[in-house]
Amino acid sequence: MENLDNIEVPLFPISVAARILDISVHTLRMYEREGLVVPFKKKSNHRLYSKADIERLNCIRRAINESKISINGIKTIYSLIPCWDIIKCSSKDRENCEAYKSHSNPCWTFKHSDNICATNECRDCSVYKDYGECKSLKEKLISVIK
DNA sequence: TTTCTTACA
DNA sequence: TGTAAGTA
Repeated sequence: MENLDNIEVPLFPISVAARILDISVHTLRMYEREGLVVPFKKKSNHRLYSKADIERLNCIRRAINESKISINGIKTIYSLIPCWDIIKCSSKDRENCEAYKSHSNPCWTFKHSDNICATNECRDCSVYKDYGECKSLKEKLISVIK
C-alpha cells in the first residue's frame, strides 16, 4: 500500500527506465559507470530504478540537452556537494577521505573502508538523494548561499 | 526474453 | 552511441 506513493522504491527494470527516459539501456549503464546515478541492484545483479531515479535522470538529461553541460561537468557539480558537512564526518575522517578531496568525482563513487560511508548504501544516503532532482538541488544550493 | 559484462569497426 | 558475444 505504501509502495505506490514511495518514490524511493526500486520498480523499473532498465528496459522500462530507458523507455520512460527515451534513451538507450546502454546510455543508462554509462551514466551509472560515470557515477551520475546509483540504481538499486538485485541479487541477480539486475538493476531496478525508482521514481526518484527517473527524476534524477530527467534532471541529468535536461542538463545535457538544454544546458549543454558535459557528463564531466555534472560529475564536478556532484563532487562539490559538502558530504562531510551533511553527514557528521569527523575531521579525522576527512584526512584520508578521497571523496573529501575530489573535485571531479561524486563522493558515492569512492569505496570507503573506515567511516560511516562504509556501512551505508550511497543510494540511501541523503548526500545522494537530496541532490538528485533539479528542484531540490536548487533549493539546497540556495540554502548554502544564504 | 531480458539483462549482465566486456569489447570494438 | 550502437552493436555483438557469451552467460545467467
